[in-house]
Amino acid sequence: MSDTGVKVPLQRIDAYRWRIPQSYQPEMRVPGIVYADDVLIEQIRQDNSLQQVANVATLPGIVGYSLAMPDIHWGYGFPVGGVAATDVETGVVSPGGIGFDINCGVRLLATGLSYQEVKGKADRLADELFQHLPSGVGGKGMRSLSERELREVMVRGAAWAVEQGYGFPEDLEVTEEGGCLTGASPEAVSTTAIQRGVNQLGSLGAGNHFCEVQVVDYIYDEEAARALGLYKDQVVTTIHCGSRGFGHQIAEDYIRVAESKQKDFGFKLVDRQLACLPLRSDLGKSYLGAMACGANFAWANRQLLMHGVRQAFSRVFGRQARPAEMPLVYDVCHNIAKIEEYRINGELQRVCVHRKGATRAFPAGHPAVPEKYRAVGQPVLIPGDMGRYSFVLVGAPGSMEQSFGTTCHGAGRQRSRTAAKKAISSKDLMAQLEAKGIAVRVHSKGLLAEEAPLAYKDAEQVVRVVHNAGLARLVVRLRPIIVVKG
DNA sequence: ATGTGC
Repeated sequence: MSDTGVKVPLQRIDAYRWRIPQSYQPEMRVPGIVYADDVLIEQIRQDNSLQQVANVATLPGIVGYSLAMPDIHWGYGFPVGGVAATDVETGVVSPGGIGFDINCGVRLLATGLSYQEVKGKADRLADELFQHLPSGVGGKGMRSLSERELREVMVRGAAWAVEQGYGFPEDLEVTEEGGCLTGASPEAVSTTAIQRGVNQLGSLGAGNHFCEVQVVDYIYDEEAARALGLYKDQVVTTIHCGSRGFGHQIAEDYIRVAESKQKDFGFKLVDRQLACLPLRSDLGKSYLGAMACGANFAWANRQLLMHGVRQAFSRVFGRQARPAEMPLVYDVCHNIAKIEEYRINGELQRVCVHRKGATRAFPAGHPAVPEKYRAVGQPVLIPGDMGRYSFVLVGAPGSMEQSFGTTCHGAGRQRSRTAAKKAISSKDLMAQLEAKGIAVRVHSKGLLAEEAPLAYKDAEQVVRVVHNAGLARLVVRLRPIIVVKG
């Protein structure tokens, strides 16, 4: 990761908040706010992500602040872990502010099994999972689609998958947006994207995407854990995946067209990667329609993958793990833009919230929180790294007051892929994980080291910041026992 | 993240 040597000024607000003053760059329309403690802020200073927070603050129509969560790191235009809200009338949408993996997200599946029951069969379960979940770069998915079927997926998302027999209608009630963003327009999606998408539904991909079997290791909040159906020593499964090559192609197509139109729109941005489209322009509307197609593909994708997980558990545990007894706890997306309403300076304002590596965290009582969780808040799923911990939180009222209903999304990368590979070999990492009692199955062994725990910040430190800042509340900690990767 | 470069 490069360091320009330019020091972005930071003013401490309190133990968990830092301000980048608007005076730093004349083009900034709002200040920046960074959520971090003393240790994390030093790690964040190591790359260019603070400069990117300042750059995002120059976007036309940006409202309030350019925000950064404690897991931020350098990304395309926006930092990963960045949040920006733009006015729907005067503002823009920046495709790079959603990211290449449209609706990359996380779902958590409960089981009725305890660690004691799974322990002796972990290797067999790992084999079954690896077999049921197609993975790898460019890999084909569980289901090939005709173009007509892909169109249904683009418009209907996870509901299409449920109708096809992958999972249950109840799954949709605990999926963000019900597993379908409205306003999808397949005509705004290129034929190249469609060609890439038809073979990829129900596939894990590679990189930081994974399926992990985990144990509920520590309970921070008994009442909230009970409401989410989670208890100590329970075995659960996390799926982290997105829209594969399909969403990637949509992002690439619109980033390219946005870059070519900046002059026409009269924009002179400080970074060409921030290329953006007025929300009221035809191109802006086309991007949002295409982005919704990518998002819906990702929800259908995670729905198929979850079906594969339920099948794998059933194969190993029989009647002890019937699919209907493995309820979906929740599904969040952490790379997306949404039109939402917030009270800003006393007035209700409709804004386009860009969440790039950032998770929605609506508090108790919010109408978008499923009824069964309404009293505790929206579940927030935070995968850590494969060797340490992941976390479940619930949204807290502070998110509505401070961060456009948003919190962090993960541990956050601390070392580049190249630096990680230099620091440890895949073989040594595999041995380390096995020694910790974690069964690992990986499609491309060479890529494993890029995702080593040492490549990531400490997720526990990240979630402590958002907990203490009042954006979300800690509920449980999860410890990995099986890792399946692309 | 990614048919891992254009």
